[in-house]
Amino acid sequence: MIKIMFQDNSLREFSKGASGFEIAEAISPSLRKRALAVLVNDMLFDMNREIDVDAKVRFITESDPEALEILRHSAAHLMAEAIKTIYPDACFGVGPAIEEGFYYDIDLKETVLTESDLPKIEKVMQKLVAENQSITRSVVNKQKALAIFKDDPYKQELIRELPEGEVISLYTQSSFTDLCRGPHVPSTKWLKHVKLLSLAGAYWRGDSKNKQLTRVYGTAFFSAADLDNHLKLLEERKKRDHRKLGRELDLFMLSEYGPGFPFWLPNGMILRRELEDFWYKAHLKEGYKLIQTPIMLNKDLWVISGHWENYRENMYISKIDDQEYAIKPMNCPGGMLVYKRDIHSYKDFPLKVGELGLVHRHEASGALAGLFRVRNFTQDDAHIFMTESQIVQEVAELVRLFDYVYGVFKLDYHIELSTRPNTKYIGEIATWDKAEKALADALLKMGKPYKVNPGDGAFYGPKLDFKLRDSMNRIWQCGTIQLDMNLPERFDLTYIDTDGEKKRPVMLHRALFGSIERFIGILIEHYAGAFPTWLAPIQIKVIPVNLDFHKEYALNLVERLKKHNLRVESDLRDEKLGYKIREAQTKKIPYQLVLGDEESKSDTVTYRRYGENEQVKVKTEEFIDMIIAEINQK
RNA sequence: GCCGAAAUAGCUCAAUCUGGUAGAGCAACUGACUUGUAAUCAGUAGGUUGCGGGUUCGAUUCCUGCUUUCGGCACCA
Repeated sequence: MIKIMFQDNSLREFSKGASGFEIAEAISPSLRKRALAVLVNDMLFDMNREIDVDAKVRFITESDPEALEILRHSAAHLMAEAIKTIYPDACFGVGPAIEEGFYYDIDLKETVLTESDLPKIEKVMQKLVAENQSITRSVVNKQKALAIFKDDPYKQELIRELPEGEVISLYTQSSFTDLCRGPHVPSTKWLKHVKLLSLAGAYWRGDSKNKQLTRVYGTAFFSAADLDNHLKLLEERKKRDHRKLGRELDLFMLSEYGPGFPFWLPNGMILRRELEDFWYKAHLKEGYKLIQTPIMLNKDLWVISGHWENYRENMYISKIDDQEYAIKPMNCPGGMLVYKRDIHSYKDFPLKVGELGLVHRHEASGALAGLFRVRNFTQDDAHIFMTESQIVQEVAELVRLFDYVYGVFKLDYHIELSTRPNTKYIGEIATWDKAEKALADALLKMGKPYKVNPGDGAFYGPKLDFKLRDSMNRIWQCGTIQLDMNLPERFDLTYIDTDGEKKRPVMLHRALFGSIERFIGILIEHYAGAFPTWLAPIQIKVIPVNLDFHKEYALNLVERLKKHNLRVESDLRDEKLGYKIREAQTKKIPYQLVLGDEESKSDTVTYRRYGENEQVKVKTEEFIDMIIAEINQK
């Protein structure tokens, strides 16, 4: 017999080898039906897997956080079975559940899969669901596993890498068997609400040297309503796409004459200038000095910085008077030269030098994406020079500043600590270890949670990355704090310490927005184009009810508002009122003022905020005070 | 860069499969009409169908090379 303890700490005995099904049944038949897996001593078990030790158990039902992942993982297997049915030669890589669904990487040999094939696969999947096949786990040794997957080189590779003696579990439904850690739902009837979404190429094991497999993405839910809502959400997200809104709101454009080189239109420029202004003011307040370094510098500088060796393939290079020059892909080397212009004292530290620096990088053509990934962009850069003992304090200060700035935009972010790359890095490993620890300590000090991103550091140092999500729920790195113990060495930077000796400073390299371009892309999607008043390219639209009677009042009001530096436009076109109102709304202008007899007689305005239906009539002075207060508060 | 898809008027789309030189709505322009919160009516103009090559009597349509874009992968702020 085994003792089973439940969530409420009650104990019951079962015969050894009892399955989750049997235990659930003993509690209630409905639980047996609802449970898709069971947590046994913190390990997830399939419902039909035997339990042969005393255990604390918790049944997983669809409302549990683990449930969707199990469902989707099973859906990936179901899809694989369907694909194997249609394409018997298919070999399978990996097929995990992901945040919003699942995928499976498949080698289809000569077959080219296109999106039009997805319904066909879905159909087979639905048939398999209708058959309600049970999904069963079995355990084999390595030798047996290798024999079972003898025709699948990918599974062979995975099996060979498992340590000797490791339990290898297989999952079988009908004639289809897959190598898998599990757990899975008990049977295919659970997988009714599945949808295949897209396909893509993906390198085997994420390595571009390997063969590219076909990755099929899909998602699965417990109910038709949930699936439907998710599909609707995917559609809704597209409406926030910054590329679409950028066109509709006349913010920026791209041209095939310059892929990845964005053009800023008048409305976008206003947004940009407001952001930059906010940035400047915040940094001056924080004690930053501001500089601007050249776009293009001699190759010799890039040799010193290490970029020539480590980053050349991403740099635009040109010749000037028979000398090689490169357009800067990063601002730091120029910043180093500025530092070296003067002698520095420990008393100047931390020395914080900021630059909105335009950099160019030759990004891979396939990487380009709207404003999120471009070939020229303005980094809101800063270099902070200090002693080693100041690192933790300074990073903590930065984390506070980042938190404040993201807070202004109400942006959610998470932090990742990216550590030393496996191959391409400069400097000593011991130095890297020290730097990585300092960054972690600063986060600890600020009580900020983070996750470690091993091997993702820059070639010159570890970094803290601040990651934001776009409207499609994709994650983009924006802010970054990079500890650089290498460049000061290469440029032989020094400062005079308390003892009068020359010493090597430590340098922090940081960007808050990351790049103005990417950050604006994120903001466009975050606000769905309806910017807060302080950022809105046009803040107020003035619409006279009748051109013959109210045009003058409208024009006077516009002049009055302009005197307060408000961005206001009047709509004096020969169009109907409703037409103008509709346009003001589609352009997402924060305040729309309709002016008629009532207003012109009483020096008032009737405003309507974007997104609201309420019309408010107030004294003009009151309106001005209100909107200015709102802008100042951000 | 790699895998897959796409490119038609300023925008959103149709015609392309089955070859016979392109249509609609919105926007623009012209005229008429004008008083309170999401589209007044009528008319006009607008296209080397992304660029090049091929097949054909004839190509927006079929084939092919390139460019750009989109979804991913790899890379990355």
